[in-house]
Order: sequence, then C-alpha cells, then structure tokens
Amino acid sequence: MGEKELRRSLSVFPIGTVMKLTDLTARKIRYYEEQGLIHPERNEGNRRMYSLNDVDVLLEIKDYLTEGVNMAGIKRLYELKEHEKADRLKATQHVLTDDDVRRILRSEFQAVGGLDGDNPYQNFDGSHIFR
Amino acid sequence: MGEKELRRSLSVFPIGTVMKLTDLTARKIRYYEEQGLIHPERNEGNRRMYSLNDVDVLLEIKDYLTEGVNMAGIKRLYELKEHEKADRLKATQHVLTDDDVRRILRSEFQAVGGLDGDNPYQNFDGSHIFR
DNA sequence: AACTTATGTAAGAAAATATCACATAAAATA
DNA sequence: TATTTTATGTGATATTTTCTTACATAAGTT
Repeated sequence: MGEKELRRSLSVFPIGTVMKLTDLTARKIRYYEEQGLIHPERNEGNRRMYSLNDVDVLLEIKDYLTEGVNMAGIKRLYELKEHEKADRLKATQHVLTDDDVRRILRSEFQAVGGLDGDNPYQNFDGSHIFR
Repeated sequence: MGEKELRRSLSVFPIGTVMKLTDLTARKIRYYEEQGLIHPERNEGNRRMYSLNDVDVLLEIKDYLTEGVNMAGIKRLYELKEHEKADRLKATQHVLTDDDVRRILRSEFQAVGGLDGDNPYQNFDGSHIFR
C-alpha cells in the first residue's frame, strides 16, 4: 500500500465530522456499518474513527440510494472486488440512468430486486470530498 | 483560494486526532494556539476543530522547537508573510544547523534570544502528514 | 535570586458518542 | 390485501472527550 492509500485509510474522523462531511445522520452511518459497507476502527475509548475512504464510501452509498438502489444492491456492488467494475462504469459513463443500473445489476450478478425505476436523480460525477 | 487549499483548511479534526497525528499533548496544542500560531475553529459545542493546515503548522512548530528555536523565534518566523522566506529556506536548504537558524534570525529580524546551540536534531525535509 | 517560559496535572462542567430499545413509513412479499 | 422487512427516527442512560481554570514546576533568562 502506497503512502497515499495509507493516508486515505487513516482513521482520523469522529462520527460528528463524518456527519457534516456526508450530511448523513449518525444513525444512518452506524447502520451502513452494521450492513458491512464500512468498517471504522475504534479508539481506546470505543469511539468510532473514520478514514477518508470510509467517507468516500458513505458518499457513494448516498449516491446509490439516491439512484434508487437498495441496500441489497449496494452490498452486491461492493462485493465486486475493490469495487472495480462499478468504478470503471462510473469513470467511463459518469451518468447512469435507473435503467442502466437495473440492467447492470441483472446482467452482471443476476436479479437483485428493489429497483423501482421511479427515482429521477442522477449524480455519478464522482466528485467527492478530499479527492 | 483553490479547491485544494480549501480542503486543507477545512476544520475537521478534534483535538484527540491532532494529538495522535502530531504526538503533541492537548496542553501544548492549546498553548501554541494561545501563542497565536494556529487558529482552530470551534464547532457548535465549543470544541476546537483543526484543519490539515493546522496540523502542518503544529508539526513545523515541533521541528522548530527541536531545532532549539523558542516560541518568540517561532512567532517571528510565522510573522514572515505566509511563511514565505522560511518555506523557501526549507525548500532549498532542507537542513538547517542551529547556527544557520541563529544567523537567519539575527540578520533578518534582529536577535530573538533562546538559541543555545546544543540541540543536535535536524528534520527539515518537509515530510509532513497528508502531503 | 527573581522572573519568565513551556508544559504537567487536577477538578468540575458540558458536549459527543455508545448501546439498546421501541417506533414507523415505505417497500417487498406472501 | 395482510404481513414482514427495510431503512431510519427517537429516547434513555452510560462513558468518553474536551473545555476552562487554576496551581505547580523545571529550565532558561535577566
């Protein structure tokens, strides 16, 4: 792991900072952890400490949810080793319609359910914090 | 101010994180603030929140102290607009002997006192956190 | 010797975070 | 449609972190 990756995985933010950085509630942040999407470390006092990588994942989760992808779908996306396929998609297409998401999920790892196609939001420009 | 500078001045770290990042005690960190060397913001709950820039300044302060420069000297150094002269010195010379520091301080802004010339440490490579 | 500097430490208050439990609208499923 | 699950809100209580203020002190300075 290079120096840069190391810095990005340094656990330095308490949940309050992450709340502001992501505009998520503490409840949501802890829930996404419970769902295995992030793995913040704990300090000596048992407080969760988050890394820049965690923050990025949380922002991505927000994007996915806005797209209409449910937790099950998001988990499947993150199961793709290192997120590589999804990342490449985001990097090349930059904007995914609900239909795209649906097609990808179905074709790449079978049906996942939970896609209703009624969410108009699209925000796959990859512009996250501390890039 | 560019995007990068903005990120570096985002107040996101609580004092506990800064303590670990810099290996300074809370007492020292607050004291350097009291001396006007850093200016952490406060959150709604009155807790100090530090930026990457603050962390860098603290690491520089550590370096200066290790070099034998006292608070008065460090303040003078930071009085140099944007730290430009000191930065250029660090960038070009990379290693300053106590004697160098003494000469610089004396010639550039008169005597500052507090330099004993007995400190063997030198660490001006500029390799700080989150670069 | 007396004063100043830079830092340690202690006490009490306030803020942030933890866990656990219960509530619930919307979505999924039977 | 009735039932269950999902994703999140809210409240209570405990613990940790940080704040301010005050006093202490070794080392350096005058």
